Amino acid sequence: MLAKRITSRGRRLTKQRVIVAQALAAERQATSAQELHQRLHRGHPRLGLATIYRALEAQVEAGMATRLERPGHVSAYVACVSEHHHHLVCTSCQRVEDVDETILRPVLRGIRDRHDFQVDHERLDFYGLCARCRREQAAL
Amino acid sequence: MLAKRITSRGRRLTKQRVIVAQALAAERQATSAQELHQRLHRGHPRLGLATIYRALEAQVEAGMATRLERPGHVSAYVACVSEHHHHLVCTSCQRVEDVDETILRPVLRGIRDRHDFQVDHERLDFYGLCARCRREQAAL
DNA sequence: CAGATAATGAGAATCATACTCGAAACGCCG
DNA sequence: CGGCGTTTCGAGTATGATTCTCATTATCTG
Repeated sequence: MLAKRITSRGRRLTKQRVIVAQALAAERQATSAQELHQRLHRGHPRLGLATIYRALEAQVEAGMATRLERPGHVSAYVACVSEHHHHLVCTSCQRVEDVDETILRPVLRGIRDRHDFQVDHERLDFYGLCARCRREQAAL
Repeated sequence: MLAKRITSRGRRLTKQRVIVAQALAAERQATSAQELHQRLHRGHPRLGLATIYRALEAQVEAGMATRLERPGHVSAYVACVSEHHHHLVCTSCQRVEDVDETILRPVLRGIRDRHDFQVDHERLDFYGLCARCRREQAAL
C-alpha cells in the first residue's frame, strides 16, 4: 500500500509524505500544493509548503500521482490508484475521472507503428464538463 | 494564410505578430518565448519579450499554435498547420511531429460514449525519442 | 544505538509570465 | 489621404508559483 509506494526508489518513509499522500488520495479533485497546504494547516500547523511541493513531486516520480495543468500556470495533482492513468478533468467542478485505459491502447500502438517514435511518457488529459455539471448548466 | 489567421477574432495585424508567427512556423521544434526572443533579437532588437508572450498567446487562441510543457514549468509553443494538432515531442532534440489524427478519433468517440463527458479541449502529447535520436543513442 | 544521509521548515531567491503606462501603430471612415 | 478611437507595443516592474538554502531533525542500516 502507501508505505510501499512511498519508499520506492530509495525514498524514506516520513510522516509528512504519508500525510500528503493520504490527503491527496482523499481528495477526489485536482488539487494544488497551496490548496493542500491550506487544508492541512489546521491539523498539521508545522507542515511546510515546500515539503508539500517535495512530497507531491515525489509522488509523481513514484507513479502515485500525476500532475495536471490549471489555468494560470498552476500545477494540480491527482492520486492514481494504479500507475499511469489518464484523466477527464471537469473544468467546472475540478472533479477528476479516470479514463478507461483500454480505449487508449490502440493509440499507443498506432504511434509506435505508424510513426517511428518510442513513447516514453504521455500527457493525455481531457478537459470539459462532467455529466453532473452539464446537467446543472442545462438547468439554468 | 498568416494574415487571415492573425486577424481572426478582431485582432489587429501588426508587424510584431507577423514576425513572431513566421519565426515560430520556421522552427520545427517546441520553442519557448525566451528562446524566440533571443533568436529574434539580432534582426529585431526592439522586439520586446512581453510582446512575444502576447503574440504567442494570441496564436494559441487563434488556433495557430499549441502550448506544450517543458520540464521546469516552461511553456513551449509549436505552430500548427491546421487547427488542433497533437504532437510527438522528442525529449532529446525537441523536434515535434504531428500525430496522425485518424488514430485519435476513436478515442474521442470512446470518451464521449463510454464516459458521459463532454470534452471541451484536450491535451494529448506524447514525449519520447524520435527515430533519429533513438538511432544516435543506440550508436553510443 | 550510532553514524551516515536524506528530509524538513522557514524564509528568501528564482524565474517565467503578467501587468502598467505612455507612446506608437492599426484600421475605419469620411 | 488624414484624423480618431482603439489596440498594441516596449520597457520596466510586479506577481506568484515553485525551488533553493541551510541549519535542524528524522529515517534507515548495521
